[in-house]
Amino acid sequence: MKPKFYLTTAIPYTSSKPHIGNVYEIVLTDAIARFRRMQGYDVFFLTGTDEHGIKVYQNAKKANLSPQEYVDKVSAEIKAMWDLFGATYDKFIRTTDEHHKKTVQKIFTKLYKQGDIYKSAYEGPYCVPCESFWTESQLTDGKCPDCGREVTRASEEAYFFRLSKYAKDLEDYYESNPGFITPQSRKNEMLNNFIKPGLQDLCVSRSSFNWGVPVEFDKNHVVYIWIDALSNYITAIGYDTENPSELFKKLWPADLHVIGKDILRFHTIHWPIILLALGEELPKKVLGHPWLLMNNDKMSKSKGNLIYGDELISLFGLDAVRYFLLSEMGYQNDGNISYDAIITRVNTDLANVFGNLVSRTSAMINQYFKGVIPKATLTDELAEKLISDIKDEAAKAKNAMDLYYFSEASSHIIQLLRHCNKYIDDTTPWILGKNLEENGDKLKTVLANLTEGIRAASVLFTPFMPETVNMVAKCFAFDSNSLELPALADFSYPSAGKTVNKIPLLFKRVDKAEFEKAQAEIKKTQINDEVKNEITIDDFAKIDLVVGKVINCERVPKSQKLLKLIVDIGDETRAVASGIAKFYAPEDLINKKVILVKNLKPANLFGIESRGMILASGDDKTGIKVVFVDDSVAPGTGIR
RNA sequence: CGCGGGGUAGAGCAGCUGGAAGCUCGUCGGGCUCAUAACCCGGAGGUCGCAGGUUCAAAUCCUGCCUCCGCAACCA
Repeated sequence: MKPKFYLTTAIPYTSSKPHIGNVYEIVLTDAIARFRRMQGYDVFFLTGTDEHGIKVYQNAKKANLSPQEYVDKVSAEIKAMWDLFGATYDKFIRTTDEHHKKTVQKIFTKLYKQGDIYKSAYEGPYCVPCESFWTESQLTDGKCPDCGREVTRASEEAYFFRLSKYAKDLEDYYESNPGFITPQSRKNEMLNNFIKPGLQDLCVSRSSFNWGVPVEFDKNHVVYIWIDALSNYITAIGYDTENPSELFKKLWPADLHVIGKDILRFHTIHWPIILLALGEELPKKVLGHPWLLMNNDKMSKSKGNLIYGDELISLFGLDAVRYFLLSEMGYQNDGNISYDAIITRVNTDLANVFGNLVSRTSAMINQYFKGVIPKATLTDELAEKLISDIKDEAAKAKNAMDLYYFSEASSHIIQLLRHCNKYIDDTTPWILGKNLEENGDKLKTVLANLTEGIRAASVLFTPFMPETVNMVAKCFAFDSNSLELPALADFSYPSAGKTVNKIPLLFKRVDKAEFEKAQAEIKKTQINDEVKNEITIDDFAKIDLVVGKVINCERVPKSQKLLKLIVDIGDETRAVASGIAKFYAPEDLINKKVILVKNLKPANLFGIESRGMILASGDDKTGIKVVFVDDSVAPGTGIR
């Protein structure tokens, strides 16, 4: 019987469309799943969406949808994105699935009954208008970080999980399973920062909102994210507190949880403890991957630097994007994504090295042997060197993939292909081809060996670029057996005697200048589209814009970005915080006239009640420019 | 003394269980013409953030410092 391999991704939160950083995780996990299948494992690959919580509730309200309608929509979007990227998951779980909800209730009840969960009160600063609890550290200047108003002490009934009870067991598990946390360096962080100082009991229920799984025996509460979301890994495969399914018995414990490094803590502390309390085995490995950054900046909506996966696919093609993600991301440091980086990767590795080798090899087989793939009949030093180089790189690539180091693996595969390109130069087939009678066998050997090099690369590229491998396989008539791992770099010439098929350009070189031009065009039309999305004059009239004179301006202490401006708007003066300290010195602004949004809801920033907003243009990268008004206009004048 | 991760060739990174500084891009020069203006070869380019220490030997281990980034806690 095949050994099983159960792996999972984190389940993204259904608050908005997934960006390329989310997509990286599914592609990485998919590549691992494909590789394990090649190794002969019976793989089960789980992914899905996390759909409860207050943010979903609020977003749904904003969108004028019921929470269920909202998560249906977003979850479908995420699933569509996964499909677009060719993810070969076996199940897509949603935390709104009936079985999941029911099982979460049972888990909660079981933990309660055995005394691991107890009822107590959550006490802390509370903002009445916002209906939110905050932690002391979240408060800004002792006030609500959301609305800036005074908070009161309040307490709320809540259920807590006694984590400390299992701390010792967890530590023991770390000790006896050194590979549990990857990267290893994080183990000490968990141990020293959280476990050794003593684990605090975890609040596992909420009563301030109700979009969640109700606590079975106390309907005022819903199960909070930890138990709800983390449990997906077992509920998805049929876990039950009394009668777990056959599938569960077969698959659990998970062999690998792939997650982002930011949630490593929940997966290496909270999740194992939940499992310990349930009396289940612990997952074998948690892989915390680094982040994909955009120009060294974390991707986020507010920064406006999101790159979406579907956009990239339409620009570069699916396999190119998959290859980029897997090859560019190391396992230690955060990776960077930029159009420039993608173009360079695609052009050099895929077009110049791989695509071009396929193209020239198939062209020569056509030209010299009427398309019949030859067999190697001779050997010489060059051939032996090529074969040993290919075997060497192939073995290294395979080992790297076994450890989930896809970036390292990709560089070995490219190296393998470079050896092939060099072999062509060394053997000069175009010279051999001039005298086929004399050198026919030599030339056959050269082309047969090149075909084998391409086959080895194809086997190794399967987890990266399944579509491309298919195309290459069709071209060189590789059958499925010859693309399996045991046939890797075995130089058995399985395609000998078969005919090469025409192959379209595998990867087109992207011209940087042209690409940038096209991008600029797209941006232009997008801006036009936005303009077309028109509003009425009444909508505009809701925004109260007035001219203000900056009468004082200073840096906000301890803040890196904020300036505090005192602005005269005729009938009153206002304090306004503005995130432009990197671009303006206070004296640059004093006595200048600016445009202020007068009726903007006040916000509290670093203890300043900011009442209004100064209009400015640009972003962090290009520099932010404040919109100044002609000095002849009096403060308080409205903008029309 | 908040937590964490970095600082290695112009750019991006690997090496960091100590043993003659490496990869890709770019750049300069040469070769080739089967191929996607591609491919192949060679050159230039580095006080491995700084200062100490351990050692026969340090990018690698230890100590201190400087500096950058993320989060906490700054989108108005």
